Amino acid sequence: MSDMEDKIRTPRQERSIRTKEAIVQAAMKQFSDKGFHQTNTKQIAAAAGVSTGSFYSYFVDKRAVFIEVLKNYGADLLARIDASMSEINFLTIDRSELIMHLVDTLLISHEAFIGYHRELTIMYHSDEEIKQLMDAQYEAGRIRTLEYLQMGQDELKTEDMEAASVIVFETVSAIVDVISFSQQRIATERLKSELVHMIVSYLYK
Amino acid sequence: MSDMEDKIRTPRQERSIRTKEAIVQAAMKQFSDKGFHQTNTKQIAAAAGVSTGSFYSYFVDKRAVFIEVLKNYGADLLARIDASMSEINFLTIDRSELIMHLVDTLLISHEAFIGYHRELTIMYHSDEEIKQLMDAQYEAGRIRTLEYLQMGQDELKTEDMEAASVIVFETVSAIVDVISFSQQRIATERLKSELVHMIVSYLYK
Amino acid sequence: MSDMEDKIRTPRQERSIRTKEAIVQAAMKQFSDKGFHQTNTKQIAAAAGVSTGSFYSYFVDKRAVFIEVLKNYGADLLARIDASMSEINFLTIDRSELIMHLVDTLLISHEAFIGYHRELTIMYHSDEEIKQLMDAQYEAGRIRTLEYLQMGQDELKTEDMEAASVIVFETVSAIVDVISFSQQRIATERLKSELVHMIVSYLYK
Amino acid sequence: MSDMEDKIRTPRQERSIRTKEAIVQAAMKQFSDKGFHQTNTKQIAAAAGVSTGSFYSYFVDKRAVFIEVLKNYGADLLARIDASMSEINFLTIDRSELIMHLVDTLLISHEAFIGYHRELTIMYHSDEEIKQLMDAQYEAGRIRTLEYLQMGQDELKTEDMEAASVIVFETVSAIVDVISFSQQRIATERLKSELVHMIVSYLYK
DNA sequence: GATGAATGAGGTTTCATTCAT
DNA sequence: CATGAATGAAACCTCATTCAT
Repeated sequence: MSDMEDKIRTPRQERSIRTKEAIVQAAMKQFSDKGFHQTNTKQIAAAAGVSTGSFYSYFVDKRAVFIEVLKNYGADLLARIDASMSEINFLTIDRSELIMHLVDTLLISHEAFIGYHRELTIMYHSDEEIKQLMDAQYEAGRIRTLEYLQMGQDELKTEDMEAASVIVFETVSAIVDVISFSQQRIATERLKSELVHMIVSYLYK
Repeated sequence: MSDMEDKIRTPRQERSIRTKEAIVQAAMKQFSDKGFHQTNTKQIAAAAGVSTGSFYSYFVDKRAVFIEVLKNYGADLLARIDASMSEINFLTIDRSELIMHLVDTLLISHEAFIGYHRELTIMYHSDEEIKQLMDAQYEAGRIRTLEYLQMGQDELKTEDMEAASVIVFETVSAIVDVISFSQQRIATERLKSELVHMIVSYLYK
Repeated sequence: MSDMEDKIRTPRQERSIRTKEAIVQAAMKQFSDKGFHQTNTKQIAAAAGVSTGSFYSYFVDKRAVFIEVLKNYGADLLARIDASMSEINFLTIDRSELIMHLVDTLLISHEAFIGYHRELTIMYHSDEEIKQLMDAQYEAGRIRTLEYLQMGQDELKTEDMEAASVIVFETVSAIVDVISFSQQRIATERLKSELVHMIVSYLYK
Repeated sequence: MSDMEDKIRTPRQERSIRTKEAIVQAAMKQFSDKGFHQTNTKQIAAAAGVSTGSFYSYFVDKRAVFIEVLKNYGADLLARIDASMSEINFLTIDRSELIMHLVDTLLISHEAFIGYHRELTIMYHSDEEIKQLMDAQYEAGRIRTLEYLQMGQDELKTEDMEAASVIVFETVSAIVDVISFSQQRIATERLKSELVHMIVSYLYK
């Protein structure tokens, strides 16, 4: 870190922090829309209202913003899920409602992250650090999913909880993706309904 | 077609056909590994054992191979599924076995196509022709899925068959993806087993 | 204009303006010497003392510099003619002197533009925008020619003034071309003298 | 010549001669339409109905066809002029008619060569052999022009015959060019008429 | 001989990054 | 510090020419 000190600014002043945040936000949006490789630094800088030169005083390179965005993304996602889930009274909610609530939460979150997720799977394979980060975040999401599932008052059918959490997490993600992307020949409500049925009949006795 | 004649070679000689095939195969592999935008034509050509010049006498541009690969991909996938499914005796097979067979089929197919699918979701949004093609192929896959599900002798629980086929198709695809990609902290068999449980308990009474 | 902003630099700093000017000058020279298609962007950039990258931040593509050069060419030519002609006292000058002065003016102008004119005729046929521009400039040149001819105190012989202005304009241009290009087996003065004779005996009673 | 023997075929058989002729014709047309550098050998070969491979057994390289075309062009042009001029009875024809006839002759010739002439001026500067050839042909054309002019029964005004022949030759060429190219805002007849007036009033007492 | 497939140098253009002002 | 001008390696694509069949 000490040898980066003179190149990369660690923002301490308020303005500096806002600028960095602006860059991250701009990058996030563009990566989501067009993908990492299809977004260029000039565009990010412009969208953030700074010069290319400034961009490089906040981030060593383009990859660095991606990582920053990735961290934000993970933290945000978890926070949203937690916030949404904390609204629930686990004593009174029924199983379908619980699942539906989870699906809705992810769906809302997805709106902000549509497309970004897509890009992630590509980056995953081209950079070891990114891979590590993503694995960690994925794991956090899965664990959280598992915890929520277990909070329902009913017994879960499966004995392989670990595998189950993967299945549920991935399935919900996939369908949320379909709902978010596809121009919906099939109404959202119908897909959500079937999804909830599937998960409920799978998980609970 | 007549005005393309000048630029694009329609393979007539045996050698020519082999070359074109080699390019398509090489492109498929590279697109899968690194994505469309991260693969360059020189690499594709080199991997196919030909010069860049040759590449461009078979395809107008990089996008054109992508489309060719996409067509192959769709046709292959359907063919594999059909071949695999035709091995089944629908009178004697039980429901879990049927689903397991479907999952296995998709899994094997995926081996050839790992990562390619990933790239597709990005291309989907940036090219109208590709979008059309993919929608058509997706629809074909979904319909096929539906047909097979209905072949089981049992009654299906759901009344919204259309939505159900989307859910099942996407779910299986997603989990097959996870299995294929992730360096498997969790054993394939465990994931498959849970997946089958979920689908069976969802679909059948 | 706003959507070009991203790609094309609108020179603001002094340095930037000089660079753009250098590129235009270099392009002009090279196009004149070798023609548009035989000049490559690397050569233009090198001659202007900049990198290829810089070239492309000032012009969308090679065609764009050509158009810029074309506009400069037209404006310069008219300005030179006007400047030169304003030196004349139309009350005292005789007809031969007037024509000679016009020829000299065009001849001097040509020195800067030798060969460029040549290339124009090729571009004329392959690009609608260039065609429009050239037609407009040609017309301006012809009109100006006509005006000057009419300023002589004598009556013009011809009744078809429009056709006459075309003939004179083209003839002078053609001979000026010959004088500028050909390694002069025949002395400039002899050619100029005959040209002036021809035009004077044609135009004036 | 002896070391080329095994590479370039000197056509002896009838078919071979026809093929070579076809290539030259095709090249001529394409060079005229698009210019030398914008025409590629594949197109020429295709238009001539032969393979690229064959093209190269008739001509060492692309430049060689150009030179062949150039020779044909010059010979053809002279032949056309001679043929047309031989129709004239120099004893009875009047001066305007003579000039008009010359203009018409060149105009008809031009129809076949439009655009080719244009390209010539570019090639002129990039190849010494082509330069020599063109200078020779130009000279032949000019001399011929001079000869015809002198055949009129009247005395020519000018004393500098050499310069006069250049002036006339170039002027006629230029106006013929204008007539051939421009979408004629001004009717051909008007331009021709003024041109003839100019030349007659210049040349003859 | 003829064919057309293959080659690869060279041209156009993009963009992450550096650096002068 | 901030700016945006400049860099140049690398991507896409073309075409004159050679060569296997």
